[in-house]
Formats: sequence, structure tokens, C-alpha cells
Amino acid sequence: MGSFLLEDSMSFSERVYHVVQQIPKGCVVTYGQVAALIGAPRSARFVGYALHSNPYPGIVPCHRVVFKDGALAPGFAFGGPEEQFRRLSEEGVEFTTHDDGIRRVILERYQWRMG
DNA sequence: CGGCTGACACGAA
DNA sequence: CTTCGTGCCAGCC
Repeated sequence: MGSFLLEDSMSFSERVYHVVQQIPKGCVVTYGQVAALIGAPRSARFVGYALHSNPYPGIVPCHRVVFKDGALAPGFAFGGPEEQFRRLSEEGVEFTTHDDGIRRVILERYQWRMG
């Protein structure tokens, strides 16, 4: 662990899982950020598709991946955004609540940075 | 084997 | 400020 080495033999989705696995507890990353890390900045949406398939439940912390604005994915596969919210709260991640009730992660404080 | 569709992001109008 | 088009992976009919 701790290695960000991406081999050529890895497919797009394998790279996604590889990167997401490195996200520390209590931190979040955006879909676009993951896409950029695997060298496919134009494929942010496919990152989400790959995670939806999530072949490694409990291994790939897909709940730590959020929208660019900090909002949660509407179709989270584990039990909806509510479950994702609970998991992140459990790790100490804090949210702001919009007037309309839209919860957003405070990215300024919890977005993971590589370095 | 071909086509549909799904956890996003961003520039242009 | 809002709306629309494009990018182009992978599993499932």
C-alpha cells in the first residue's frame, strides 16, 4: 500500500479501484480528481460507472468519492446517499447543509491531496 | 456479436 | 445565472 504505480496492463476501471483504495480514512476525492490521477481527465463520468460496478465491496472505499462541489452521488449502490453520508460522518468528515437541504462535504477541509 | 445505458465535469451559448 | 453538448469505459440484454 502507499504505491500509486499504475501499470500499463491495468484497464481503466482497475486503475480507478487502485487509486480509490489509496484514499485515507476521513478524506474524500472528487470523480474528476480520480479521472485526472489515472490519466483520463476527460472520463470523469466513467469513474462513477466503474465504481457502481464496485467488484470489491469493503475493499474499495467508494463512499469517499463525491461530486466536484462536495455533494453525494444520487444513486449510491449501498443504500443511497444516506448510507454514504453515514459512513463519511463516521470517519469524521463534516458537511454543510444548503438551504434546500443539499448536504455537501467541506472540501476545503477534507479533500485528499496527493502530496 | 451489436447496441444501450449508467455514481460526472466542464466549456460554450 | 442556466442549459446543452461532448468525452468514449464496461457490464448487460
